[in-house]
Amino acid sequence: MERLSPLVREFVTHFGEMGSRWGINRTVGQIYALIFVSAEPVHADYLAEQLSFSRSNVSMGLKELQAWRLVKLTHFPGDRREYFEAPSDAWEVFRTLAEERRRREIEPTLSMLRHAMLENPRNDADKIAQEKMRGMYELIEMLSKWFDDVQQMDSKTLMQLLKMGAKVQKLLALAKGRSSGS
Amino acid sequence: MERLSPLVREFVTHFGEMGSRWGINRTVGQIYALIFVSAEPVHADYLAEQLSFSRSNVSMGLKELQAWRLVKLTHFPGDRREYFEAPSDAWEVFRTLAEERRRREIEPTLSMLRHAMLENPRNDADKIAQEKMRGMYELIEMLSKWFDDVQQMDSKTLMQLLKMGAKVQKLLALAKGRSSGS
DNA sequence: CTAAAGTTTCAGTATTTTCTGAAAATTCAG
DNA sequence: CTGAATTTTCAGAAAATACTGAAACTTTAG
Repeated sequence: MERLSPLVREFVTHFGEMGSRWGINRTVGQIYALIFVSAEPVHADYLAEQLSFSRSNVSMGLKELQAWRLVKLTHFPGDRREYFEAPSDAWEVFRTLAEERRRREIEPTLSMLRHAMLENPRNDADKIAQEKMRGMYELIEMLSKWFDDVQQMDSKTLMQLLKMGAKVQKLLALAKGRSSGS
Repeated sequence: MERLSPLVREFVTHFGEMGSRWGINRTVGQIYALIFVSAEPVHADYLAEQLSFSRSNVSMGLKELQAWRLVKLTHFPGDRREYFEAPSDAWEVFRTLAEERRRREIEPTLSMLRHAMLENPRNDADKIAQEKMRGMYELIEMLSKWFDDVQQMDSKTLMQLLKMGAKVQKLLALAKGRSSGS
């Protein structure tokens, strides 16, 4: 079987390293990277061979990637094996990642903070701690809500928004001036 | 020495767990959390005792937190020990975190992708891979630039922007309609 | 139903990461 | 300079995580 080109190999390796900085492990990062750059859906044995991982390791990695909704299963007629592919639209990938992290990390944190804010402070230290938690809660919730909104937008609008960058400030100032009257 | 209240303990524990989902380990997460909620700067022995970590573990954790620029060193007159504190403004923390992750993860990735895009594709598979990498590169760079812009804004403007959420779309449509004529 | 093809599970091993205690280094008051 | 207070380093122990091979399981063609 054809070996990976240096180009692909470097990409895959980098994502392995990056993966291990996030919660995702090296194997999973590499598997994802290889699926991502492949022209066609690939099957598990191909991944195992190209990356020199055991078949079972690949199986587990794929399961994790499916849990993250980063890869999708397909079949080819007359072939019983499962093939995997990843959306090549980087935006879509980004959204999926953001949604999952939100669900897994942000929501539990918000919930913990909400709970903490309801508890009775036992002393001054607790009161101060609670105040800080409130600040954190408010920021996270605000970012979270904002992200909800942004996620509804179509890619085109979003792109515009990003491209504007800081210029949106002027627009904002303008709108404000208008609504509050001069 | 006074033990931590349940309120603080829960917060600290949660950040320990969360830390280990990110690259940061449990110990470091807990140390940070405890510094964050403390009313006053705290010293390493206090952290070691309250969290039941060895003194050396705390020392390493603090070093890492300093590398992340998440905690700051202070001294009290007549006390040789080092005290640590964390900004309580959640926004500031968020920015610091974003900057550091950018430097450590985003920049190297961009650099790898740039390099990959310059390489000579050896076959069709490489061409397709390169195209996908380009898509990823462009997205990351755009987000990155946008973030630069946003980071320049003062908290107040930023807050406004966030609070607007999707409403900014209307503004955008408005501005566009105006600039491109009706 | 059977058996071949393919996938998943899991117990045990290997590897990596975290954590500790002891020793070394640093800082500074006297 | 001396030595007490404090912090840091680091080798190795402990713990956590990742990985494998073998066996179990699932699916489907015939």
